[in-house]
Amino acid sequence: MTEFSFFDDVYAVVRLVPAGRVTTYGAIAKYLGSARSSRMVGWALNGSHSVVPKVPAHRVVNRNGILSGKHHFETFTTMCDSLKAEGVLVDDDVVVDFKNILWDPSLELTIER
DNA sequence: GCATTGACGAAGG
DNA sequence: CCCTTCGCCAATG
Repeated sequence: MTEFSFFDDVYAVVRLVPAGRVTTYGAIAKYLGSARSSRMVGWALNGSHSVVPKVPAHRVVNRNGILSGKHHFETFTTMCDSLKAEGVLVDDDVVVDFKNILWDPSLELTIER
């Protein structure tokens, strides 16, 4: 049986991120119930290479909107190129209007009162 | 088995 | 406002 854990939750949430939007490690962590486990999110994405379906990790940036994980992709431009391909403007490894395109699961998936 | 690191974030000084 | 420290959990050395 596939052992579901924090990592699997991260993958699931990231796959829910619509194209043209980005999310943050903290947002995912917070959505999972551990706002301070943002490091685990990054760690989980570190293993996303062997996960199927492929996880759009390029839509996950740090809370500054910086492509902090670009170094973990095939090339240093894979992340920004993927984002640009989805309509996300990236300038100097920083997402433009990051706050505007931020897709927070805790907000977008918030249980409507 | 303990110490350090890791694609982070918030809080404290 | 900038820098430092803690927290969080897992993996690696």
